[in-house]
Amino acid sequence: MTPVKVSLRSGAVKVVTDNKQVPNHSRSHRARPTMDDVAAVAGVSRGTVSRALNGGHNVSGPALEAVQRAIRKTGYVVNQHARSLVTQRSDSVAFILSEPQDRLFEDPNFNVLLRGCTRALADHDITLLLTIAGTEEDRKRVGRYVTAGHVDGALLVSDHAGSPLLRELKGRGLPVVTCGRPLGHEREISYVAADDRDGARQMVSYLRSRGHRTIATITGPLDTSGGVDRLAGYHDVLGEGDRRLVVSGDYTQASGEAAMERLLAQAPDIDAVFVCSDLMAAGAIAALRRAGKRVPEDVAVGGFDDSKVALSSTPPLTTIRHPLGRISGEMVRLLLGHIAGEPPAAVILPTELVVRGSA
Amino acid sequence: MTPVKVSLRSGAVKVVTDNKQVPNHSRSHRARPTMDDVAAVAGVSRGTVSRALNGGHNVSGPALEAVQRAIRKTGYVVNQHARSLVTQRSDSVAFILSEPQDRLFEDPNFNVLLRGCTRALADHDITLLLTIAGTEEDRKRVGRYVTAGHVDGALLVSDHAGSPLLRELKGRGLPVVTCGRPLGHEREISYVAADDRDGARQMVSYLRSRGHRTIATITGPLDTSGGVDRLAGYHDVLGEGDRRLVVSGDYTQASGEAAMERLLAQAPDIDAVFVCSDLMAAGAIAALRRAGKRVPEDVAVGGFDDSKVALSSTPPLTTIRHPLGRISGEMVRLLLGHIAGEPPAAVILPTELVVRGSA
DNA sequence: CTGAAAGCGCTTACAG
DNA sequence: CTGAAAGCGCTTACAG
Repeated sequence: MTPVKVSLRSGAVKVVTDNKQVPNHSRSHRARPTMDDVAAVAGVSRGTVSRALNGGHNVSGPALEAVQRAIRKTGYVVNQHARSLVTQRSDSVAFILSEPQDRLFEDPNFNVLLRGCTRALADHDITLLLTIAGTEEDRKRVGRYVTAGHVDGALLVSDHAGSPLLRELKGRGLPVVTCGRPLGHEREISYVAADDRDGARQMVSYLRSRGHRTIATITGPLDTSGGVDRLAGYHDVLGEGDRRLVVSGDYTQASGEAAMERLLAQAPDIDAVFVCSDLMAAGAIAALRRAGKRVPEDVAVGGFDDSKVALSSTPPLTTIRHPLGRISGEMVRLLLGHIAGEPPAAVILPTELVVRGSA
Repeated sequence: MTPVKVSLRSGAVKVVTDNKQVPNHSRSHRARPTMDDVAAVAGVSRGTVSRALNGGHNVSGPALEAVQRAIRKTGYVVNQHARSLVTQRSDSVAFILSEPQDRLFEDPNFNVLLRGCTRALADHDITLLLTIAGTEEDRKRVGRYVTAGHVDGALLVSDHAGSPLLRELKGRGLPVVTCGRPLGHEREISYVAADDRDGARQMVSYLRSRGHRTIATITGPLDTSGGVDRLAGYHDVLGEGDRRLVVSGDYTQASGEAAMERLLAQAPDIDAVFVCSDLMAAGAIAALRRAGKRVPEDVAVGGFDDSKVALSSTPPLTTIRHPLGRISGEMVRLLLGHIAGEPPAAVILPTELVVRGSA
């Protein structure tokens, strides 16, 4: 480690230690040790260090130990870019939220899904990158980013039909799994979804069984599978002579409130409403209350999601539970399989009626 | 494009097209075109393609056009790993939330901050990676990730004193900017903070000016700068003979509720309380209401943040506004400067009293 | 303005 | 079990 002065052709002087140039600190980063540094300290070749790092196969006990000591001593951390360049893998996947950012924070489903995916990926030592693509411009940036090799695959949440993002990812050959049916791409893209249609059937059947006759529905956006499938379930149950009252919201509380007001104006005699998310149901209840209606005595309200809001709402919501934990687990499983070369698949998970006070 | 068979020494036969190996599709990805493909199509060298991509300096008009055409034709996207390996830059920064994930979704401050940073970075074509490091294990993983060269710097939000994460990032020489004073590291780490102490002073002075005598406070966690600085402001204003009533929360609504209950048990004659976040203030109001106290008639409540909750609360909160938009802008500015080699700096932004109904 | 060449820091057959 | 060498896909002095 004796510093040695070496004069360069230009006349400048650099200080050299052990035949290696002293790192310059101009970029304010301390120069990072490389695998060669580790190899030198450990007294083995770079290849052995690499093997020690990647599972330790074909490395003798003493060599392994020497490498580990050298890593500790030098503070070595692998350079992911170099590794990825040769492995063609980045060991990270994108969680793409194709929604305005506010939705992320308002909708409790995303929270649960995000946590579930992070955890499932962590088991495989894969990092999750959260990307929010609310605007068209964001979606372009995200498209460029994920196709530049930054990630091995993408979990796409809440994409709307016709969005160019899905098409682009697919076109680039990036493994993708969507949450919810990818409308119009069901055959080429893997997805995991709750059985929305059946859940809706369960709820509307339940409302009828309680004697309600004029059952309205507040749907989600009709360019998402949750929107269309739950609406389909509603129609499945209603008969020939039944009045159909349909208004759409966008899953936010405010939209539920507005939708309920419109329904009330359309048909003041409504005695039940199936609302396609708990958050919108909370909004609907607020609107009903303002209109002087009691819940559930005058109007029964059924929600969807069985999220936190269902419990904190007054009265607590009768709702449909979908297994978000399992959904995230299956999404990760499918994506990793896809990355490993397996063909696409769809997973549909059952939903369940939860009866509480609102209906 | 005529395929040519070439026999190799080993006796195996590879099919070669135009002297380039045919990509194999085993990984289920379509093989990505490289810069060499673009160069071949454009009829220029790889260096010229690279220059065309990076600002277009020293590239003739016709060459530039040829390259652009070739890029469109081949669908070329740069391989970030290869680029980063030579530039030593990744053009992305981490937004590290050192909090349990739930906080992200409950606290509206994070939302605003995240959006502000994303936007400010987008102007520089830098991607923001959201990383949530709630548990010790997460923090380790994140530490490894960001120091593996994945990002050029980190925005650290809500780190608690003594957390090893900050130390590790700093030790690795990674440029870091924290939101709020990094307790114990003020001199080495750049940070942006609201003037919490002065904000607290403004609020407590206001409460006194309204004639309140027994003023309690509900603080944030005392291992964060927001926690200690706002408490210091409270003490600054109170005089020798004043009673000091201090209980700590963790910024969640539930903790505010519990803290208020404890205060009420301690001193039933409280006539004002300065709560160090709007969310906790909403909790405090719920507790007061349950105890039969009117707000602000019996007990005046002052919040902090001027977040959404301040408006949706009943009554709307008198609170302290801090300029989150400017905070995120300054954080990004400082971080980019740091990455470019500038020394650390601290930015303190003024706060402002907003009077509404709760006090 | 342009091309040939070196090199960024790794992994992985290959030969021993 | 181990080392030497090729190569992943770029950028950037360097010489022309």
